[in-house]
Amino acid sequence: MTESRRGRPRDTDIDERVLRAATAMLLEHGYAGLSPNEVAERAGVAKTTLYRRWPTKDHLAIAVVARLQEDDEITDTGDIRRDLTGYMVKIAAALERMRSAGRPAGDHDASAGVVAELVAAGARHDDIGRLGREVFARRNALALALITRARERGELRPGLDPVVLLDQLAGALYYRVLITGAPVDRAYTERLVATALDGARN
Amino acid sequence: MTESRRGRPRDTDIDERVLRAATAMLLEHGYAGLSPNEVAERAGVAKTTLYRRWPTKDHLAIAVVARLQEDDEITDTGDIRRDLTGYMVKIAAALERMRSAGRPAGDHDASAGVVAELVAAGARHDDIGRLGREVFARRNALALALITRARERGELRPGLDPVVLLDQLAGALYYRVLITGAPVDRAYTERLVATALDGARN
Amino acid sequence: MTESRRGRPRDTDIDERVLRAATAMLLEHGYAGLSPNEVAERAGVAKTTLYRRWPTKDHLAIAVVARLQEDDEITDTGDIRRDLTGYMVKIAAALERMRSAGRPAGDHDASAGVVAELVAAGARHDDIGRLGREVFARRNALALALITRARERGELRPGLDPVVLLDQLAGALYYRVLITGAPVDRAYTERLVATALDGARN
Amino acid sequence: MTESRRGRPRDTDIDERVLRAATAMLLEHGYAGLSPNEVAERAGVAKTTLYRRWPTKDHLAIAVVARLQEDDEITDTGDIRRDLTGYMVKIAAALERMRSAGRPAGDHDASAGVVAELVAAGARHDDIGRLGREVFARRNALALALITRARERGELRPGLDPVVLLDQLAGALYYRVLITGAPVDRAYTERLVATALDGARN
DNA sequence: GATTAATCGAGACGGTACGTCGTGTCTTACC
DNA sequence: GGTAAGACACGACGTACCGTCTCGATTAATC
Repeated sequence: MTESRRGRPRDTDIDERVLRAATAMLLEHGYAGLSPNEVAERAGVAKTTLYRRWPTKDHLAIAVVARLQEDDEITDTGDIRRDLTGYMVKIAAALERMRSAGRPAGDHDASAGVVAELVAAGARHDDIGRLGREVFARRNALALALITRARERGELRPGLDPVVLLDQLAGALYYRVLITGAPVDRAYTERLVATALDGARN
Repeated sequence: MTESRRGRPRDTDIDERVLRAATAMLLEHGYAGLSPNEVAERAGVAKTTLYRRWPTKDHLAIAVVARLQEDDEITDTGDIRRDLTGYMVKIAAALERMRSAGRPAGDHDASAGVVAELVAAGARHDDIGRLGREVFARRNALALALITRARERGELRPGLDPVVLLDQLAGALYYRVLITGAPVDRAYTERLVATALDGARN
Repeated sequence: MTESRRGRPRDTDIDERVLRAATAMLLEHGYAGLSPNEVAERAGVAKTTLYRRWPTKDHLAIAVVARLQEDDEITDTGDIRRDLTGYMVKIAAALERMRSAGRPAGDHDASAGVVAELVAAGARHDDIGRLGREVFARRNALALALITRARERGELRPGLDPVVLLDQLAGALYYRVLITGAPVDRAYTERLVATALDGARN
Repeated sequence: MTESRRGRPRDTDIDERVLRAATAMLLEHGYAGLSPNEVAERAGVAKTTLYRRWPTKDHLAIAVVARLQEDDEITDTGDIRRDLTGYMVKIAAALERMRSAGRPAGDHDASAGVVAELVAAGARHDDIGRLGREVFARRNALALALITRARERGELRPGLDPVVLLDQLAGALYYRVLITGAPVDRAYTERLVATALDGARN
């Protein structure tokens, strides 16, 4: 099955070095400050090598953030409010991390460059868009299952559409970060979940 | 009060011509297809003149969409659900308009490039970010007032936070367009408002 | 004869102010540093006014240097060597003055920008070229007459072509300043005249 | 000795194509008509590539004329007058070639734009100035050696300064082309050399 | 062990959009 | 009609950035 490769095998260490350098640049200097040229130089790698793995700056950027979010998980304690709050807090934290990228410390009350650029990247390249949507779909599937289970055990009203609920919750966070620039701290997140669940309860 | 200007006054017709050309290019060919150079040429205007008013391609793009949304208004019929639905439909329509920008007809089930690029522009330039947030703040202020009035006349429960409600509604739309790529048609919009108001009723 | 002008007469003080400012800029920052825009501002004059008198930056520059050389005169003492030396020294001095324009002090061993730019200006605009050649022709006419008189009174050999002699002398100075960058100090000038006259004597 | 280069080597053919295109434009349309942009296009080369080799339009122009003069050589027949005349004729021819650049045919009795612009370029950029002076120094070294040899074998008087003689000859040509606009045809050149040697003979 | 195929390093090359710079003209109001 | 102020036109220039291509040198698998 695994086609036997010929020729020199890829140096697996390179991925690590490149992504580390790219992550640093992206978080420190924002999307515009992420230069494949410079990433290659800092990682001690040829541009050819870099582009063989990530055919585009956009792809590289996506790879960076994908790796950053790998560890996000969803827990199911049986208390829907608590579980959703936990999930939202993780999302909010991730957003906050990128919101301040490329900005002087403390200047994160503005809006979020990197996230927007990544979304734009998804629009520029079909594969990135697909990949991004898949990532979110996979992550959200867990949350949707969570909601569905809560509904089935009677915590939520029967007619509730889990997708709409999730849109409301996650959407509010993204909306604040991307559009209005309002904070998405823990207090807000809890109030948000509480409000949404008020009408969702059975 | 009206400071008497000296020197040749700005030709107000130029704004019109430039923005018209820019709007066409932005909606037809997307953000990458918006070229200040070509806009100037099509508008019959010197590049210098264009850059005097919009110092950056980003500024020009923002001016375009700002003008596109000028006419969006909010009506207050006394029926909060109807009014909010109307508002959301308008937002959804605007998003849909930009989502398909620069894409072959029918290919709008992908995600939204222009919107994301504009958000990114807001992150690249402080003044654009401020301006964008002001526009949204002004527009949302009307919606917030609407919600507040509905709450005062007893349509909504007393403890409801209008901001959170609005975040949930508008956020869901942006979230679907920008992140998940799900449709934001009328049916969804109505379901969204209904769901959100379920828990908000008195 | 003098056509009776109508309207507001030109402010003669303006010529003075503008040329003074232009001279300063030209000598301090070289030809590229002479900006009509800035000259107008420094002279407290509108650009319109400036361009009404000097239709081009080139014309303005020429006017500046023409004024600088107004006082160059030729003396006829009866000693052809002495007179020619005097003339050449004046030319050399003028060249040295412009050679150092726009350069840090002491850095005049390079070549001469302003002179070259003025020559180029003469090539760009026919009128400037004509005017320049006339100025040189007028000045040289005096020198040629000087040589002719010396030849007639037997100081120089009969077959000598005054034009060729003058070309050799003035040419050598310009050649050094413009092309080779060699110095044109008094010692060189004297040696030059002596050498040229060696073969010109009767 | 030959340092082993790494990376993709420069395409030597590009210099050829670019310089050929630039030469054509410079000689046909003068200095203002030499557009790096268009040169790149005509040579089928990216602007980046062009600017990597000639960082400025001035540098490109200098490279063009430097190549034009590469083939100028000096012959030593033992007859100093003949040799110097030959050299001067070559210089005059080169000057005449550039004098008519960018002007309608027959309109070359004006003055010389390109030469002046090149001199100006030498003043704008130190490296160009140095390079230009080196080129002239190298070429003149041969002529100076010629003169020295003639002096040593008794054709010229012992006290003659070769540099001064060369200044007189070459200077006269440049002076006429750049300043007075007088012709530098063969007849004049011969008369010039004859006159200068009159006083230089032993 | 020789060959082969793919990777890596280095840097030139292509393409193109962007914004700047500089001159000179034009349009106001004012004198 | 001259003057002040500043917008406007025109166009060249150079830069920045991304991504491709071309070398030579390496490395591992295969014959």
